[in-house]
Amino acid sequence: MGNKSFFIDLNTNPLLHNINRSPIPRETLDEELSRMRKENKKLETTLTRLSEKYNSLQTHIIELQQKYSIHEEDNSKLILSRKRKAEEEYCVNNSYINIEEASPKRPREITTNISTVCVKTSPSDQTSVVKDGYNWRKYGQKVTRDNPSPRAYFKCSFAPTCPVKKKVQRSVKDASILVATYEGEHNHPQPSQAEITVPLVNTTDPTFLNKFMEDINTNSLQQQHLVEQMASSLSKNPSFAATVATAISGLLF
DNA sequence: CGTTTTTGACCCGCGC
DNA sequence: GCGCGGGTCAAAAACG
Repeated sequence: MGNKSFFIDLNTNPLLHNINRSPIPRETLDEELSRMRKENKKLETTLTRLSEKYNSLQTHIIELQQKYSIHEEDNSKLILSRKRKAEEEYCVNNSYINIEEASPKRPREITTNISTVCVKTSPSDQTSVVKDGYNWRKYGQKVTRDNPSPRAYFKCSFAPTCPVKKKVQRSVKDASILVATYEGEHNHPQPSQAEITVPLVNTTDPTFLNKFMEDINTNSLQQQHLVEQMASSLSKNPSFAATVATAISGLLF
């Protein structure tokens, strides 16, 4: 992004306020019309530029997502623990494999299809509930070393028939974001489609998730800065209040 | 009274 | 072998 500062010309005209006081000469009106057209063109250009920048950012995000997907295997090696890597070696063709032979003491199922979903919640909301249309039974909670927020462990309520598990923990970077990690695939239809929270991000790539969580604070700060600039620009404009007042009275009467 | 949640204990893999 | 940390179990408590 280049220069982020800009000024919004509200295209206000003091003449409009005198409209009932004296007749305005045609030349003045023509001149004003021409000026407004120019301003309109200028605004259109600004809008086009903004939308171009938005599209370019969106493309960039998609590129990053694809890039990380390609290198998923390498990245996983960096992120996942040795334990997880060992588990992965038993996982073939996205299926559940019982490794009873490999671990006779404690037979258990290893799941694949690990996906992570980030959900924005209200800061006052202290629950660890991610509405995803499925019913879950909480079977544990643990405070982990790298995050002060407790991690909640859930099993699908159809267990043991359905082997899906999920972990829900608040983000270290932003406590209002819930990070839900799903392991496995449901072998039954979704009980309820109602009240499903729209995720901020849904990825199978842990590296992309990390990057997303790092960027989210930076981006929100940039957006806040932009809004502040716009607000400041509007408030600095001397005829802004007058224009708003005129517009409101126009609507009322 | 059956189901769900809570929470301390336990298990297990890993690093030193 | 020991300690640490993440994951799971299961008894007790809470809830509807």
